[in-house]
Amino acid sequence: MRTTLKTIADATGFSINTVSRVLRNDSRISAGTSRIIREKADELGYIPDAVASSMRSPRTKTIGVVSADSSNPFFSEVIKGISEKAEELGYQMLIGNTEEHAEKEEHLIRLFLSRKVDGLIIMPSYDSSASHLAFYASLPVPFIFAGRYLDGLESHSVLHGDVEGEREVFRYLLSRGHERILYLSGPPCVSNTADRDRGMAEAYAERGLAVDERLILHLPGHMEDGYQAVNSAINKGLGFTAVACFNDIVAMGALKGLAENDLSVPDDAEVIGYDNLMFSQFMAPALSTVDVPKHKLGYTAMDILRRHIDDPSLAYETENLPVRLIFRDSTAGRMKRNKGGKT
Amino acid sequence: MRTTLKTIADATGFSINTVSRVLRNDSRISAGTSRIIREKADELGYIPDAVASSMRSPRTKTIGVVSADSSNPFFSEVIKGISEKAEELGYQMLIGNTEEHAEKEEHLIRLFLSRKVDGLIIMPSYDSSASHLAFYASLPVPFIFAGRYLDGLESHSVLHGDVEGEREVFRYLLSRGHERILYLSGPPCVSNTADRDRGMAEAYAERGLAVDERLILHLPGHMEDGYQAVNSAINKGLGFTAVACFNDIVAMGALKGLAENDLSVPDDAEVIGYDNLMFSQFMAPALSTVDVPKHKLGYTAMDILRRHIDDPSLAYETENLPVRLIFRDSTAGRMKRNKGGKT
DNA sequence: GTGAAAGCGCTAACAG
DNA sequence: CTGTTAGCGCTTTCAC
Repeated sequence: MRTTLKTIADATGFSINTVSRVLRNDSRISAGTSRIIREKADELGYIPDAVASSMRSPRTKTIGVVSADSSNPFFSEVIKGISEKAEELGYQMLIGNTEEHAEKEEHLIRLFLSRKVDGLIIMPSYDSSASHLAFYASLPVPFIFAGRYLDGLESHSVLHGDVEGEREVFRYLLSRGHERILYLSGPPCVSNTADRDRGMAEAYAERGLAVDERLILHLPGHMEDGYQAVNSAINKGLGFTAVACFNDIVAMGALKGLAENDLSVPDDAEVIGYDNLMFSQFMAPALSTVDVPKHKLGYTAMDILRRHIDDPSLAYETENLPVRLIFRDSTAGRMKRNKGGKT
Repeated sequence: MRTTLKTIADATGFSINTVSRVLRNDSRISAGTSRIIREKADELGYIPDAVASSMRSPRTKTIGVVSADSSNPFFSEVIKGISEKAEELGYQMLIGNTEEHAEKEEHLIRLFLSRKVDGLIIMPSYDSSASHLAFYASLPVPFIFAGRYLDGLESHSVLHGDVEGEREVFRYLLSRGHERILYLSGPPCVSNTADRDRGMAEAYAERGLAVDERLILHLPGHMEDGYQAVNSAINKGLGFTAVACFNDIVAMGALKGLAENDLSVPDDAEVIGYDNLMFSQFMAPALSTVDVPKHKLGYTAMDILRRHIDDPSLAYETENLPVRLIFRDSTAGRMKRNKGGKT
């Protein structure tokens, strides 16, 4: 028979209620009573029943996390950030992965709601349809989008300057005089793709250059994608002297493809990734990339979520974390300081 | 006001009980009733309350996962395996990380028990003390150790031939004639270290060679460890011509250290990792390593756990998944087939 | 095939 | 400071 509050109450002669109060550190309990009850609870190996508890109280102290692609360490880092803050705050996490399948998103959230989570952190697919928006609008708990957004719900997001990041990448590449930059962009089902594409376009526009659409590919964002894209670009004779990648994983694939075609990096082609994974510095050559504050993204999202859980009337506000370009061996130059130079 | 079974019952005129039966696909319900109730439930946007449900029924359909080091993609892969099987079976996961701090292990498990998980998958620290063993013996739910074991509870584990794997590594290295092999082993707080050390020792013993303890370092297993160890080994003039690493992450650090000291791999030193992370093939040079079935490990652990949840009287049995050595560019040779050769 | 009643373990509201 | 009472939403008897 499991030890419950009643067991302890019977064993000590106090009421169930008093036992409950002691174990919850409720005020107005005498030190003596408290000691007696705690000792008995220890002795009996009492384990509180959080299920029963959250049945009565409005809080479950559990959040739901809907992550995207579990094979990408980017998300592990974000989740680690969430997890650290959650632990600080005494929350536990239910985790699910969509693997970028949009239809799993609502399903997972429903499952989490059914588990009565106090709030949600989501890395949503970029579906700004009315029904999807309505779905979110109807959620009975606070929710934060981490690293992504939905049109119309922008304020729910913690972002990491995607426009700015990709703009810097292309500013650098264009400043180096590249005329044919292969751009291995991301999948359309993700808001980051839209933002980074915008950043790219802005950099071209700043120099009054037109974008050559044939050099822009939208790929799912896995390793094979980078590899195959580079191969087929070469086979098709689609000349290029630089490759900008949606993430470091794609860049790894690209690097491999380039090497197999005897193209040297950065001499024949400069390559830049995105995310700055721990591993990127160990690639051959060490990958230049955009550093994204992954851990901080998760940590911040949880921090904000907590505030909304504590105060449901709090207004949502977007936060945009800064990113920065990191130069390693897959690029040949450095960014020239743009001293209010040309627009 | 939230929609509950009662709301639907009142709206349709049936009893709460009947509604509950319909929504749980219980038998003995007329098709008509079922349809009416389902429609009403949809219309009202009913979300089942899993908390209340698991209060009455013995199952919560939730498992707890105690992972170790969240910064190592090895564990992400294992968790992905768990997660896939869990989803198939309709289970949800509560996840926590010890970051290899032994004291967090019991704490997390207690938290999970308090949430009434149906079972646990744990990557435990190697603490075979009586009290820790007693702790596990007293758990009221089934538990599986993934990739690790505890002395006295071996049968609870799904393992991946650690002895065999490291033995192969050293068989290869010794067959290449190396006389001074730097062995960057793992932390003592993990059963894999003990097993791999054993595999190493066996390989030496097979050739009647003594192990030089000065060439064996036990490190926590992070990137810096490999980097620093190689550097200090070189600085101390501790000559070596090969490096065997506890995992691919350590190997990455080692590779970096070697490169910075102008030692060429594999010519000046052959390097072998362990785990076969996705990234390892992209390092410079591509890393030779031991392939561990990470995904399968998690998937199998969940599969076994489910069987124990369904039948608590089932006897525990260790499973030992096979590993294999993968040769890439950080080694110079191939394994000679050991055709019943020496020993 | 359906309904009524009881109760899971706990917390909250109200007494005293 | 402590006890009594009620009831969260659901599942599980046990009726009919």
